[in-house]
Amino acid sequence: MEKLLLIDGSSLLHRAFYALPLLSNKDGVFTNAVHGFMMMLNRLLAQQKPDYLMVAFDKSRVTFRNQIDPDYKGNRAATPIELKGQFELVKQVLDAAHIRWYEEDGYEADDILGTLSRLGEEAGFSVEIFSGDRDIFQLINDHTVVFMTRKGISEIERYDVAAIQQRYGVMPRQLIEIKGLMGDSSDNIPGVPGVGEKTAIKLISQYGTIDNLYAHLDELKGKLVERLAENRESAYRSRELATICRTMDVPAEWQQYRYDPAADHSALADLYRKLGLNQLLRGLAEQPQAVERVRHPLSPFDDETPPWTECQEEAAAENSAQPGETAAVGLVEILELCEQIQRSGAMSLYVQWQPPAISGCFSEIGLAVPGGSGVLVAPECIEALRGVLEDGQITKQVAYSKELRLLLLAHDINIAGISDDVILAAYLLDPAAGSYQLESLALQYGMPSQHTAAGWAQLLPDLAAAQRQQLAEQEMLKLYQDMELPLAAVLADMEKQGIRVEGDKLAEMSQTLTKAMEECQADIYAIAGHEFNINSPKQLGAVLFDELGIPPVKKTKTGYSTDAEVLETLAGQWQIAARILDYRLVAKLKSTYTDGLQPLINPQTGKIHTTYMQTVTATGRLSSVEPNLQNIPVRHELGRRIREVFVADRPQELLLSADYNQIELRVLAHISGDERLIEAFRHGEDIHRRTASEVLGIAPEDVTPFQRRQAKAVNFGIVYGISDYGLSRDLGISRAEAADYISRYFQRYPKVAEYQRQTILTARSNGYVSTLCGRRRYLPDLLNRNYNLRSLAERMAINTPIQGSAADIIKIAMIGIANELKLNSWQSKMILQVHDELIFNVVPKEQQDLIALVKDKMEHALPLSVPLTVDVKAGGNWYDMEKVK
DNA sequence: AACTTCACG
DNA sequence: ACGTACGTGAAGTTC
Repeated sequence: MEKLLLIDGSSLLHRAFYALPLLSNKDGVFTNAVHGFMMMLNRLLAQQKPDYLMVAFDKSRVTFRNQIDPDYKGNRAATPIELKGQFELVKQVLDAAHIRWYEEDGYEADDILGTLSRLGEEAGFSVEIFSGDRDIFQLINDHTVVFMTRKGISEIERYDVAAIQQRYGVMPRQLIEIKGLMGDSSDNIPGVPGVGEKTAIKLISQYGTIDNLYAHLDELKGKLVERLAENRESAYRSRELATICRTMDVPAEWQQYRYDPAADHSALADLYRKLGLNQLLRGLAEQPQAVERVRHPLSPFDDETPPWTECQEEAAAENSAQPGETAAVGLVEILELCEQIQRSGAMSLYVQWQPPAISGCFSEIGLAVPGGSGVLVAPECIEALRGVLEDGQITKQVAYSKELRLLLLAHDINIAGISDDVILAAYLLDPAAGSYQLESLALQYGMPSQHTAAGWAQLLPDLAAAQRQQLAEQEMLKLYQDMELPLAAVLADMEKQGIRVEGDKLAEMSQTLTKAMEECQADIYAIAGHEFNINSPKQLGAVLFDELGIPPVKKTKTGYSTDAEVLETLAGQWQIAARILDYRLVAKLKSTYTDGLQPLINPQTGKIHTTYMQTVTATGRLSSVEPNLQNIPVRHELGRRIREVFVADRPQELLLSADYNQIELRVLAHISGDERLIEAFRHGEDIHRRTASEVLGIAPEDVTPFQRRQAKAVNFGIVYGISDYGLSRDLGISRAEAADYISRYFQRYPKVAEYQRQTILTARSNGYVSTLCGRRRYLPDLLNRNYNLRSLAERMAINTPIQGSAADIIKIAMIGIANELKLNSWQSKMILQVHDELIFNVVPKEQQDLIALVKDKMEHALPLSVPLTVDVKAGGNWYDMEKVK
């Protein structure tokens, strides 16, 4: 098949201009953008070897879109003069290189590409588009792919239908529907106010189009409906603005666009020489050019990993360009397959879904019987699999088990018997890796990458076996089978349960905060003498330190620091600093919480369903996203009020919170074995008071609140891998005083000092540290010659066993509690985890039993040399909680 | 995408 | 002579 390569000259020249330093040749002509553009183009040409080639440019600022909306791209800054000239230059270069380019009044480069790609598809070409602008993604289909610059211009990523689906959860052509809803501030496309990317994607993946969304508006609830209804016209107009025109009158004279790598380049060489583009000139001499690889957005490869061979690359491109090529099997085959699964007692499955998993939307499900080849089952046949999926005797090897469970729960299928989750296994084997994807795992274990759900399903047993081998060697099998795997199911159930949130109250709070914010704003502007963007640290720094002449306290990489610490030191003397602190507090609460949480209330359930991330932290903790329910304000009263909107599911019911008391210090006492620390906890003492008393050599009852506060900071510091500098900064004392405090601490708690020393030594020789349950974290930087990196690794070595063991403990407790709640069909539910705290929704009649259960499971999760104690509070909402029993 | 700031344990 | 507390996620600005 012949290949047509279309280039968005305007967007790529812009990209190149901003990515490269502004350099001019000896004549003072700016050439950086031309240089970058041609380097990128040459790289892609060498790689893709197109048969036809064409570069499109924007002609004028005014296009047909300005007739639809005069404001379209109205906020675009003027093109810098240094770049303007390079547009002419690059066209000359293209002419000299015998590369055709095209522009037309009233249209953007996108429209030319849209039209030519359509014509190319109709002519039977394989079309490739190279651009730096994501708007072009809407043109992707089975015949057309997009290459996009990444990280400035140093890398090129390939996007096909599958990549778009994976990234956005919709078909490429639906991206215009999404843009219609969310708008685009950089192009001045309004969209629907209050609808961001997340909401837009959710709505479009559910309803397909804006038309269909409006036809089903009655199915949605809350503020969203109002916003959509009020801005219907804007949504349609925005979609029109975002839609690339594919029906221009562009000549499809393919032979004129033919690309000939062997063409005469003497004119081009002359021009390069004249412009001083020596690198490009040298490139012309070196024929043929080296083939470089393209980075697939889903590919695990980074710069250090070996490149794909051309053969693999092409195979991947071939397959992913035609998703769904593997035909789904029919019902008869599924039933046969189920029989085979029953006989063998095992299966593997891989599902491709659209987030959030809780909504139950998936596009493909791949199945395999051990040793057999994978098959594709269509989503509508899922019911036929219920029997085998719910049969706990049939072991299942999967990836992303939490999401799989949620997905199936949405179809009322309760999956059981998951024996392996290759993602969880990969996390345990290297929790600091950052991300875990099947592609990278396959590569890591020397297995072929797959392009279909069926292919992955078939590969999973081999992958799981290899990982099990390693987990066994590293003594982490128990952690895997008895902790992370069961926990995934527990988390799925918690996410599905969700927590009820009063949206109206949240909206009310937003209004109050808006008023408070405006008051602060007015004061700040009055003092400053003019308006400016308080949210911009840069503008704020200019006002405070340049205009008002306030002495700067500290600097950041990019300018003056304006963080809370700085503002607090200034607040005594400068009223504006105090008011900015007020403003910051209120603005934070509004943007992140009262405004930010509202769109995350699920209209169907009226609850917020967070997503727990089980494979993110390097220590073994969980994290929580969309929203993060692990950082709801609590330390300051005003913020704490946000918790009022988190309520029990039904009237009469209560929220119950159970939190570990000083779990990290208790873990430290246990693993260090320090007798004095252990004794303190065994006697149930106030640990910070005790520390102050020990270090200062005074009686516990004589410790002042100030001394206790200092001791508390020291205790925290110990857990983090203290430094005198850090402590001095935190306490506002001199470094010498801090050093003295620390040395006294270590004299009174010698085994703690010994633990820190020994941990670093052992870690240095092992290469890793471990938690109480054997969870590992590799710390190669312990041997780094860079002092900073080495010191950081040493602090991680000290902190990780403590933080990680505490994480192990609460995970054990969660599994124990969840098992009991499920086994005896309790009506009360576990709904949240906040590192050392569990939140439950409790029905009144179960309250006493639940408290007993929770305390027991949490306090006895792991036997330590010190007691673990748990405090329990309960109330109608997350703010009004009182201690119970 | 990087940076700054700030919310939590 | 280094230059510094551990672990996260989200919002906003700037380039």
